[in-house]
Formats: sequence, structure tokens, C-alpha cells
Amino acid sequence: TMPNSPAVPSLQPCPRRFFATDSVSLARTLLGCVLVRQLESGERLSGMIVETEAYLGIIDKASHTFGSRRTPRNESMWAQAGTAYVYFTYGMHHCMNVSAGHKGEPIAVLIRALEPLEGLETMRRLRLAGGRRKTPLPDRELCAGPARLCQALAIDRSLDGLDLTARGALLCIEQRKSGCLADEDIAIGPRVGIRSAAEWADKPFRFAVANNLHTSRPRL
DNA sequence: ATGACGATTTACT
DNA sequence: GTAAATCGTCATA
Repeated sequence: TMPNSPAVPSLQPCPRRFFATDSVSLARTLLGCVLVRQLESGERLSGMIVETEAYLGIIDKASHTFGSRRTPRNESMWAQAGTAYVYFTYGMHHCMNVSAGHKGEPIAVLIRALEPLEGLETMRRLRLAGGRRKTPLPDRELCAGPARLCQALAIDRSLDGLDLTARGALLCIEQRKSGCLADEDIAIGPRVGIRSAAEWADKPFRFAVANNLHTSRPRL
């Protein structure tokens, strides 16, 4: 894809201050931004962020840092804003978050779905390589889920702790020069896959680009 | 050392 | 709708 192709909006790297806010605000402003993965081979994979979830830290029963839990695994959630927090779960899946707030405040935003933009062919190959899928893979399922997008963009624990604002980083986020989405273009609902979190499970901390077809199930 | 669990995905009934 | 796949992580001992 050419640098200023009509398919990709005009972009600029998100600066530190973009991430240094509460996780609900960041979850909303990340919608429409582009997650870019620079492969070691030099190839560029990217997709527009179309679905996110906010995790509010020590008070949030659904958060990995609930009750100030601090372990080697979740250390990146405590790091400065704009740090990648990649964790491994269910014995086979990776999920990617972006830390928010400030250093020492363990809040983050989970990236749940992307609309693929660059490197679709490589994404398809990566998605087939890891999984045990037998049926054909539609483009709208390439990155429709937190573990699916990590598989498609080759994101694993080796990228945990990465500074997304560093120049030339293997992983970074770019924002549209035209600004963030309008409120009416954002769909809101409860977070997915949270057990035993009672009242926190129902809070409206899941956000998606309204009417976008590349989001995960259940649709908002 | 051991055991329970998980911010998921896939296939199948 | 249900269940299996699969193992790092963490709490308990």
C-alpha cells in the first residue's frame, strides 16, 4: 500500500500524552486509530482499531491488577502510559493491551478487534499457521477478537513491555489527523468473557465503532 | 510440588 | 446452545 493511499486515512504516531489518561477515555479515543506491526522482515501489518475494552485497575474486579495484584506477568500494566501489555491465556492465546494513566497506576485498554488494512495475505497465513481451523477464513474474521488479532499480527509475549511511542518500534499506534470518532459513532456495552466479577461484569466498558463489520461476538 | 483457573477460539450438536 | 483444546501463572502447601 502506498503511503497516502485513499484506503488509509492520514496518520501520525500517537504521542505519550495521548495514552496518559483514564482507561475509559483511552478506550474511546483508540477507536479509529491504526495499530501497526513492523515485522522483523520489514513487512508492515496494520489494522484500524474497531473494538476496545477499558480495565480500571485495583478497584476493578475484572482487571488483572484488582486489589493491587502485581506479578511478573502484569508488570506492564503498572508501567508508563503507552506500554504494550501482552499476556498469554487459555494455554494457547495472546491478548494485547495498551497501558494508560501514569506510571504506577495499573490501568489499561484491551484491543479487541481490528479492521485489517495492510498485509492481509500475511495475516491469513499467520492465522492459519497457529490455529486448527478447517473452514475458509473470511477477512472479517481475520482480526475479530483479541486473540485473533494477536495471531494475525504476530504479537506475543516477546513484545510485552514495548514502548509504543518509541520511534521505529516493532509495534505502534497511529492516530488520524482528522481526530477521534464522534460519540454517535461509538457503540457501548458490557465487557466480554468476565466470570466471577459480579457487578463489574455489567459495567459499560466495551466500545466499538458503530456498525463496523470487523468486530467480535457478541456484537454491540 | 501441586492444582485450579483463565480479559478465547473453534468445532460440533 | 456445549465442550474441548492447552499451558503459563499464581496461590497454597
